[in-house]
Amino acid sequence: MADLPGAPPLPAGAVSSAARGAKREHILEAAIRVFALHGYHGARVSDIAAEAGIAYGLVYHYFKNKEEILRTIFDERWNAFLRVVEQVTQGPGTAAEKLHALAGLVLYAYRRRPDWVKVLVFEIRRSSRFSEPEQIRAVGRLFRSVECVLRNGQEAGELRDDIDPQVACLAYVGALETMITSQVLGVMQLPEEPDASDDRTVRAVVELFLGGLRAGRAQ
Amino acid sequence: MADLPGAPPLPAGAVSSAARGAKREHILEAAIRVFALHGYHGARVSDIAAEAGIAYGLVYHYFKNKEEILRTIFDERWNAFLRVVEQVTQGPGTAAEKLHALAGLVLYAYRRRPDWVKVLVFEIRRSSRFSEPEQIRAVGRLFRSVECVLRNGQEAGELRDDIDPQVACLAYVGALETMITSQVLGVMQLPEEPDASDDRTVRAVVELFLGGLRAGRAQ
Amino acid sequence: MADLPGAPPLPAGAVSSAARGAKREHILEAAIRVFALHGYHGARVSDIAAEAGIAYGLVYHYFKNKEEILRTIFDERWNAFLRVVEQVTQGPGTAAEKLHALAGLVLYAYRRRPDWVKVLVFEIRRSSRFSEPEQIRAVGRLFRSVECVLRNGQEAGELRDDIDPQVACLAYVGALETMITSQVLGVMQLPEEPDASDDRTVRAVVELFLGGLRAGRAQ
Amino acid sequence: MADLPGAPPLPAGAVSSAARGAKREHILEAAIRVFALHGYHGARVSDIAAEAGIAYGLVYHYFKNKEEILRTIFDERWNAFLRVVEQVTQGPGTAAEKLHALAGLVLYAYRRRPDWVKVLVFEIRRSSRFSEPEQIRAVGRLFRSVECVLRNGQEAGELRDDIDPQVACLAYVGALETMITSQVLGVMQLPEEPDASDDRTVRAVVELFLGGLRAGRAQ
DNA sequence: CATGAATGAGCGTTCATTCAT
DNA sequence: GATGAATGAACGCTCATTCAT
Repeated sequence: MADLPGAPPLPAGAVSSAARGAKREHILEAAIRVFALHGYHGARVSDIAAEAGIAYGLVYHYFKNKEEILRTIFDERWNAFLRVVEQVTQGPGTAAEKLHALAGLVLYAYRRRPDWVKVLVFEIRRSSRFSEPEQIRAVGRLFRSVECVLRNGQEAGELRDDIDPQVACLAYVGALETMITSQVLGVMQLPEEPDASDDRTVRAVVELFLGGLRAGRAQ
Repeated sequence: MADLPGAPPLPAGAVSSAARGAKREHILEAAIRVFALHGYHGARVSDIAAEAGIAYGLVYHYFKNKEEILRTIFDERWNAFLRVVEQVTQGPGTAAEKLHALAGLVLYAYRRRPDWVKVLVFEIRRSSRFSEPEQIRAVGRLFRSVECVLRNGQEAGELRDDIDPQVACLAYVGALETMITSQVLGVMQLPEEPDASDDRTVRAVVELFLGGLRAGRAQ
Repeated sequence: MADLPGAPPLPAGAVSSAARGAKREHILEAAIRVFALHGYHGARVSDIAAEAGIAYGLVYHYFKNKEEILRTIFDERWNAFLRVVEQVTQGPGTAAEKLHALAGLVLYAYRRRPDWVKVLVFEIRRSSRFSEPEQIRAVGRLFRSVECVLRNGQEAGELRDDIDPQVACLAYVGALETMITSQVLGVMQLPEEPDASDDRTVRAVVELFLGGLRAGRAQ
Repeated sequence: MADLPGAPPLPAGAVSSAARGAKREHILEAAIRVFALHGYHGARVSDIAAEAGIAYGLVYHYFKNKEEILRTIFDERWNAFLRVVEQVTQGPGTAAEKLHALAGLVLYAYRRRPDWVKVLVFEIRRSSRFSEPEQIRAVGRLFRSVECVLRNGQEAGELRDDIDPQVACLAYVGALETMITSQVLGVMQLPEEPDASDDRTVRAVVELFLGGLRAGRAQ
């Protein structure tokens, strides 16, 4: 996710020994592709190794076991994603602008890196291992970020304050996640958007959440 | 799901030979509990049998294999759920009332049968077999139902018609699903509601979607 | 094999209680068909019951277990066959006539009751349980019968006496068995014979064994 | 079967990577012993592994499954046997000499490698998979070889031409197979022969088939 | 670093057999 | 007698993980 817009460079030291780090990264990317294709349980360590073009024993030089691969993907990718999110939510701008940016971030990420998103959303958030407190907390950080945007918007008088920001942030994140999910599964086809900056879906979601569905208003 | 509000009775013949049907149902309920606890992959057939209090060989008298158990749960429970949903969406009432009823249905179902909901939301949608067209279509039916409510509301002039009903229905369903998910995972604690008829969360979600978040409106 | 030519009636008492005996026989015949089709190991008790049109639990009222079914088939059918064989070998006639009759018996039996022959030749003689002394002895009786024919022919000056009758009887029985086997497997197609009394194959085999292959003789 | 008389060396490359090939061969030989002892169905994969002195999981590194082990034994051993057979049948010599050599080959093979012969004759020809066309054809090759010897003998005027060579070849092969079978099962005890080159049984069989049993001839 | 042979716990599934009705 | 639900031992196979080279 380093190449997502606005992603800060990884902190020095996260990658020690250029070569080792490169190979490790190579395995992770192979694992993401395989997890996205077959799911965590359906992916064999040998599949990952084959996808990475290495002997499967070598995987164990870089990762303790299969689960650590998944956890590493989550840690690195999710945290990178969170950093971008927090850059947006803690930056300048109105709540509306931030909600817009968030929606763009999420939908754009899926367009750019569908495998990453599939793994983060399907394999990790829905995996049984996800119940681990550390991962719960990591996801909580996303909700907290969005909640914070909403709460600040309320305090600034920009957003109405009679709606529980917790409920609203869950709704917003859930809405975005389902946009992605429906694309992944092909349940519903949203219009293809060649360019995220001109993303009608993003604008529709934001306007939906800001303006509401009720008719008879200044739109 | 026969006991969810408004669930129509199962058609006669759905259960052949009362005793056999009862035992089959017994195994399904045990499977739901085990799947909810350990996940589909983490559940052993012997766990299901133990939970049902029978020899595990007997499971194979009632189901071809482990996967058929999951598929049966999906078929029966999801379709029962859909029937209730469609009763609501195709019945009388304004779009607002129907959205309210839908939210109540979803959140109430989780409160009443958390295991069922966990399995339907987590285990089936996650399972690799979920990609099968039949199951995709079954989920699509839910979206179609909600979309229909929105479209009718727009045509009746009740809802604004400048928001794509497809996007809105994805958002609505996703919002509700995430309410549940966050409860399941404990990511965020919504207030405990002792009684679904007085469900502040339901009202918050509906008002969020109808009225929007933007301030400075007649609320 | 009661209906093979010359088969003596079963001794009274072999079938007790007409009804019970009939059902038992019915199961045996079903078992023969199933064993012939799928082999002993590939045949399930439930297959046999289904073929017989009864509940599979009932099989155990008539037979101790699956193996006893096979053993019973062997005992009854093989002994019936042996009785016919011994009728021939111990009856009047030259050795040549008896060899001819034996060949006809074997090849005709396969034409009439291929399933019986398949089971006797493939499933029993080749089953690992066949090593049991009792069954070895039963098969030995066949060899002994043929050996006796040959030995008597030698003593009568009808057959040359410089060939070990043991070797010759093995060769003769083996030749006949392979005729059958090649038919069953379709390895080699012998000409279809509509009528056993005019069986060129039988005559060829007999002439082969009596006259030998060497050329330059009065034929 | 490489060590049977006249067996040609395996083509280079048949064994890739000396070590891997050796271990594979080691498993095959263990499997032959176990199959010969318990039969294919009675042999557990773990028995084979134990006999080979390896972990049973390793069996699956070398063979797809249990059946592939049997098929491999058949493919390799039977084809090696056929090569020797065809060397004899297509080489120089009279038909009588070739029939003699064939009998020696078969009976000697059993003396040398009883387990191989047991598996080839009992486990493979008996197995349900044996019906597969490929295996039928492989067995057909043996018959064809013998048939060819007989036909050539007839054309050369060495053998009488009024006996169908197909019938005669079935009889000859069947006779030899039954010699073996009776030895395996102990139905009949042929005299122990310390040395195949002086094999009275071989000479008896050949003289039986060439000279016939009828008395009163120049012998 | 790199390889892939080796290990063995674990699980799904089959099916002969028993037994309550 | 007749049924088929119930039992559970047995076994094939997978695959994460280790380790010698």
